[in-house]
Amino acid sequence: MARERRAIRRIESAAARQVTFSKRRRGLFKKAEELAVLCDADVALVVFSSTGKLSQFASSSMNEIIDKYSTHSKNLGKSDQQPAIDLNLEHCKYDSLNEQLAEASLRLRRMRGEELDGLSVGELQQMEKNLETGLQRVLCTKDRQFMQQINDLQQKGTQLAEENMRLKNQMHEVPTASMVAVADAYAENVVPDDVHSSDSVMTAVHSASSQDNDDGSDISLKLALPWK
Amino acid sequence: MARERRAIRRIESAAARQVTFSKRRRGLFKKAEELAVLCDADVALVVFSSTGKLSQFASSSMNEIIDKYSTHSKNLGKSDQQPAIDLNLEHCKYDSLNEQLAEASLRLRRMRGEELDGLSVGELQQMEKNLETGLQRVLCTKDRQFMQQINDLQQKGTQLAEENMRLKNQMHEVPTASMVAVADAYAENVVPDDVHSSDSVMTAVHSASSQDNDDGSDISLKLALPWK
DNA sequence: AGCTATTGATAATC
DNA sequence: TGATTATCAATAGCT
Repeated sequence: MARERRAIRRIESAAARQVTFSKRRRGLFKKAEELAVLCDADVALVVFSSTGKLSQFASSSMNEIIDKYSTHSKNLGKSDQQPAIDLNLEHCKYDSLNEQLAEASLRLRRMRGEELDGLSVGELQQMEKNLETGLQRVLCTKDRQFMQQINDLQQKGTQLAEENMRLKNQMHEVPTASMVAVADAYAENVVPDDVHSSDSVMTAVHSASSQDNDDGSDISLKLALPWK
Repeated sequence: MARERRAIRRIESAAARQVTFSKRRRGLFKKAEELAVLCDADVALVVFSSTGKLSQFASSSMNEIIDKYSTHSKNLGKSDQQPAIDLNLEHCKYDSLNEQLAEASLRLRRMRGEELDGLSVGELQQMEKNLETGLQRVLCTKDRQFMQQINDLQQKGTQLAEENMRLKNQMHEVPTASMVAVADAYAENVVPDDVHSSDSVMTAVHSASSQDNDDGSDISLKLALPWK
């Protein structure tokens, strides 16, 4: 429904995903409300974004609809769920958060290679895939950052070199006898100042690449590849 | 979106309402699923028709999403239920848990290579190190599992071969005339059974190594090393 | 239920 | 985030 059809697959770019999420969420909520009004239906819609943010719509009361839903689904399944939820609601919510946190924490530790022992070969291969993808993306992002820094510094260097040249030319164009003393003073004060500026550029370059003391040489090698 | 715009008001004709309900409900569910897939969102949708019939969609588990909804809406919702002090304490706990959860979630997403843009080069290098460590450990664990599986299967194979041999010997040692018929019957039933067993072992070995179609040969190579 | 003329939603772009 | 626009998708009214 746009310039080009988008395949219904997870959008990889986080930014694009966020934009699409905002637009489509609005559209979905609108349609939900229209269905409720046009057809006199009771509609409840709960959406958690990938960042965990909650949005909701309910044609009447959310709790009422959830109750009604629980009643209906109870007929098909467990018969002792609703009372437990009602009575221990606080406890359940707290437990739920704790569980989610424990789960996330476990996943993080496993991503760092800890507590892998209980996992099946299939789960390990999934993790391997995720880790490789993550690593690739981290490397790409780092490359971009390095390139950006280097570009910035090169630009700055070029600008300073041009300014340097301009100043030298100015000095040559004003070689009047009466100005020689002034020019000398200028040279003694300003030119060293300029040298100092370009010196600080070099320092910046050095500090940028020295941020990775331990494995800098290896990184440089990887960075060099995409430039060829 | 049709021959003529329909005002968003309750459709009086029950028949027309039913038709529109069917069409729009399908559209709404489709959009809900698309949002969930495209944007990696958790979506729950509950619809009761005006006749009371229930339809539902959930990107993961309906109960899970409802739990999550209850937890979230509780934090932002009712503020006048409990004594102030108690509530504040609860609120603090929840806030703290929520923060921890958000932090863990963000780290996990970054480990998968998302939302890296704000990170410094130093942070990216730390992540790279963590990811490489995690990946190495996952690979080691996977290797161990493969070796374990293969050892188990080899042992089983050896045991079966030994049993096979023993059974053959037993047959040779009891060649009594009166037992020939029995031995023949035994051979017809048991030995083919044994052949079938060792066959299934081979199948198991094959399926174990075929679980990693893409890089199986590489893994086998790594697995071979520690055995020398 | 199936078929179009329309309107609505939205992907890409700025 | 919001606005614009070229397209594609959903659907209202019929059959």
